[in-house]
Amino acid sequence: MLLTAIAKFSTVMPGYTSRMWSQDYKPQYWSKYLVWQWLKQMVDMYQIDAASIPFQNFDVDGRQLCSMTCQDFTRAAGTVGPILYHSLNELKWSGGILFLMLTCLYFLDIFDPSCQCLAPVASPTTSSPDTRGTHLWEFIRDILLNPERNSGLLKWEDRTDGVFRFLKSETVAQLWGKKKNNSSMTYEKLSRAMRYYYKREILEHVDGRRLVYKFGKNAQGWRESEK
DNA sequence: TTCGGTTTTCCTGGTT
DNA sequence: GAACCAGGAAAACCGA
Repeated sequence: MLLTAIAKFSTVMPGYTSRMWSQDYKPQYWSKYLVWQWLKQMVDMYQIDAASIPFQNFDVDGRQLCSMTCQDFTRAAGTVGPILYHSLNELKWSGGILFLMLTCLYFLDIFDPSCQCLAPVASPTTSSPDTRGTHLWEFIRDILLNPERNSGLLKWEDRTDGVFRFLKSETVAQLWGKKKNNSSMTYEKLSRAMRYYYKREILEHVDGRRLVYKFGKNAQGWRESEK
């Protein structure tokens, strides 16, 4: 079953597993993206309230993550810090194989292998209640945070201020629709949902610029590491 | 079952 | 005229 999952995963994410089989599966060699994947899995596995974890505190690669002490984890994630710390240590001892297994199963649950564009686009977060759920703004954020996978869908205009622009608005809308099993999604509808975020200060209004949005103070996890 | 949060759908009107 | 923006209203959906 697991081997089947890994095999399928390899077809879905060519190149990805091969890298992992080499050395990337060891926590010390994780990219920032893999660190995020691991965090999401921890949230799922331990049913942690994702809102309680400031994800921006984990904008680090595997080497930096492994150098963090239990105290560092507590500072970064509060009461769940020790859980994360001990879980990471287990992975260090297992050489990360466990993470590879979980990742394969996790991706299989999320991605439709028939989807060519397959955009791990949005490694969806698991913080919200919908199916494998991500909110729209998180979906957008995750595309922006994975530029190697976004195929020019969105672009940072001002990375520091969180200003970004849609390059392929209809394509993003279709991907969002695919994620929500809604084939009739359009940019018109997606943008309406985006505008609702102004009120909640997840997004801020950008004056006079088409297709340009800005993350607001209630949007988390998009900032670059201060390091 | 109800309720609240979120998203979708449709709409009108304005702007670029 | 097309594409986009703004926002009201109502419905749908989902988890608690």
